[in-house]
Amino acid sequence: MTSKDSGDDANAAAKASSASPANRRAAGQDPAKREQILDGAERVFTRDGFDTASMNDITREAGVSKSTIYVYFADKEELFEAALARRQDLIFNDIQSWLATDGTEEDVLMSYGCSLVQLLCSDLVIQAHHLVIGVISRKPELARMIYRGGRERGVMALKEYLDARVAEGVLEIGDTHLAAGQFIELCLTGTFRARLLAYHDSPPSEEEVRFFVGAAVEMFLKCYGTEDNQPPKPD
Amino acid sequence: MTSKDSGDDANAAAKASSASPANRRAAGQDPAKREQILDGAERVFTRDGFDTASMNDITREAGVSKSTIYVYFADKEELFEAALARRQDLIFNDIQSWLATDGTEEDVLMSYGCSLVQLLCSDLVIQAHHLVIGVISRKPELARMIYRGGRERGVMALKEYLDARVAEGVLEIGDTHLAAGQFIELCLTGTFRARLLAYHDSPPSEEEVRFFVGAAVEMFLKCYGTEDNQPPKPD
DNA sequence: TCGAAATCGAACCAATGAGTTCGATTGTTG
DNA sequence: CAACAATCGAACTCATTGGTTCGATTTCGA
Repeated sequence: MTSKDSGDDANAAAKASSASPANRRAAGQDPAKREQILDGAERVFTRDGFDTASMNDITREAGVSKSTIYVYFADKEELFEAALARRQDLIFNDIQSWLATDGTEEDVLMSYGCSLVQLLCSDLVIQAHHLVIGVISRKPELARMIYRGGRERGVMALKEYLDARVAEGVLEIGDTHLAAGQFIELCLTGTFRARLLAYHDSPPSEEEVRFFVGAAVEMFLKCYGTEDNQPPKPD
Repeated sequence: MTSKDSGDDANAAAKASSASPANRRAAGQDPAKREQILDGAERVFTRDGFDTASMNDITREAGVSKSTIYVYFADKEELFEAALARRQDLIFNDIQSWLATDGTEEDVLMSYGCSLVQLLCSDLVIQAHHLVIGVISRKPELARMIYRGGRERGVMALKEYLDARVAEGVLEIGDTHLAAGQFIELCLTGTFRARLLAYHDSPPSEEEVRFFVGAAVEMFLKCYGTEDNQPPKPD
């Protein structure tokens, strides 16, 4: 056993799942228990990575007996992927809602970009990246999933916005899908990589984000804008 | 305690005498054998990652007996770090030499940026990233080392170039160190992340690189250039 | 209150893998 | 050739871990 583990029996509280509206009976899967298991698994996995994480630790951390875990999940891999999928949902679900549609193009892009960078540099997302990269040789599709999962949604929403602006004539873009992708990548300049490689151990500050996203917006409008929204020329 | 560099007369004599001829006698470390071990280790580690890699595999792959490996390296971790360090040297050693100093600023930045992106998206570098991220929770300093190792050198060389241009008056930059970092990050837009997450399984094409670096250069000169090297104004 | 289903928990199993031991082998030096 | 050091290689130790088993215990509907 790894003595490092703090004897956190405090998790036993989680057992009191009676709080949930009494579901009649469940066969092998009661959603509350499932969540409980995933909670523990997520904690251990994000702390240790897939290979180093031990099922016994997860057992302890989740406050669920080992046998029960194996009723809910076939093996370690399945548990891992389930935990990861859940986190991915949590992360990427409401991206599109961030794209306000009123305000100048500059404002809209700015606020969208900032939110995006904030999210992608969060602990939640960085940990997920570490996890999938940790098993990338065995399961490259997980990494790809993370890459696309976020991108698709973000790009799609932005693309629609851009399409509308193009129709209005305030932007001139050949391939709006491509342009959306470019913008997002551009926003991540200067923050994401440092975060991913543990060079920064906390998410970027509001100002940093604004600085880099601002640069991205400027470049973007310079490439795709018409005369109106060219450089607003602050000073 | 394994016999390190103790004050053993006989050993010391044998060791010291191996100067000019290719291979005389070696105590616990003969550089050729060491390389051989590192070769095998590197292959196995990059294929399987640190945790999954087995010392027996490395033994086989290197064509060296296990006991010998443990004469050269104390344990798996030491072997891992040695292999990684060697690769890092190999990778980042001649970056500064890439910065040609003749040609317009646009040309110089362009060629430098392209080389940089080409390198950072190469298998060699991507694999190294995967390796260090795979153990990032246990050894964050390795990841940081990779991040800085490349950056420092690249940034430093570029900074010097920028300083010179600023002195000449063709660029206006407050903090040249910062600007150099910005440029490099900017160049990686659109390629590096896709590569790191196995979304692209081969390095970007010449054209792709040129496209993204071109955008970076344009933005950079727009921010820091004087009137002369502003937009080349195609028409 | 009864009984079936779900869960617990602790022992158990098989496999793997890091690191060690030690006698056999090889190659160099004198 | 003889002495010797480095290496080989295969067996071995020991700890860990994924996964299983099974009887004891809890839960909850009827």
